[in-house]
Amino acid sequence: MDDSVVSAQIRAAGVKVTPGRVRVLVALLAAAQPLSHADLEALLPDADRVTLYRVLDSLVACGLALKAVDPRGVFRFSASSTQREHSSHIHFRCTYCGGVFCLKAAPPPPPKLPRGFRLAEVEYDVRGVCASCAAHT
Amino acid sequence: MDDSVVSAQIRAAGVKVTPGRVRVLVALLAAAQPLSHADLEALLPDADRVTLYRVLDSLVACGLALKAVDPRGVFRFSASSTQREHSSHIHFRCTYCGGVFCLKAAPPPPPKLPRGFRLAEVEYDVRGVCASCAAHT
DNA sequence: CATTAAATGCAACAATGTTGCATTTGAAAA
DNA sequence: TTTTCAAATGCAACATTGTTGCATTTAATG
Repeated sequence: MDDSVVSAQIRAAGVKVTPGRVRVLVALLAAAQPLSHADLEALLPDADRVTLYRVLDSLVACGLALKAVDPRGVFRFSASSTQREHSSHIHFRCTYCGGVFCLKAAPPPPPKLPRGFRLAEVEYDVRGVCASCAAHT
Repeated sequence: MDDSVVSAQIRAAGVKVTPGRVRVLVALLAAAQPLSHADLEALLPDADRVTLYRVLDSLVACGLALKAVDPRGVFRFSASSTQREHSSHIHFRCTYCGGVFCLKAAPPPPPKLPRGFRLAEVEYDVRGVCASCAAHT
């Protein structure tokens, strides 16, 4: 995704266009899965830690990004426009290298819930060892 | 729940019966909602912080407690009935109260993996708002 | 260009969770 | 009952994740 397009999206969202916001949103748009603060720090080594938290919060506040907790209790961020692409995947997480792989198979249909329960999201995570890590051990 | 009953449950789970485990499990059984580490520290002021983490982990490891992440990214623990087997259930996690509910439905079969990938475990988590939290809001 | 509210960078702090290690203890064996 | 030892504990230190205060810089507007 082009920087100028991303800048326009940020401007359209009603907040200032800053280099930090552009770089973070570009990274989120390019990411295959939601990124943690630590992921983004690694991708953008020059960014200030606190500014990064604030940039992420501002993107969430203006609707350009989504914030969720992962099973480890860490916040992960995704660009709003890419969220839908990954809601219909199964993710395979390699417990050795930490990599996340999108499997082709469609996730199973959501189960029936007891009366009064409201469904928000379904997560189907498969864990194990990926092919390259399996080959190394 | 009586201490001696709780002690028996702990013994039956195959781990040592210690005062810490008994007190923590009694607290979890008496709690209306899943408790965070901070909640338990407040309930058991004499307990050592690190020991409390380890007691909770051991109860989870032997199946007596369930561990979930609340919307703030904090782990919450709840007592799980010793009769119930948790490996073949779908879990519903309430994003409001942090509660974990076991659904009756059987989990879906594991998907096909790319060549070389090794499957370790499958997690099928459904998130949303439980009936009592939905009623309150 | 001048103005100003918003954004940034830095330091310090707070909350949550983990690791290493010496000591104590539950419970099984003698 | 006493002995024994792996498991559990208590303590200190550390790690990770996220927040707050404040002085400085900057994006957008007139």
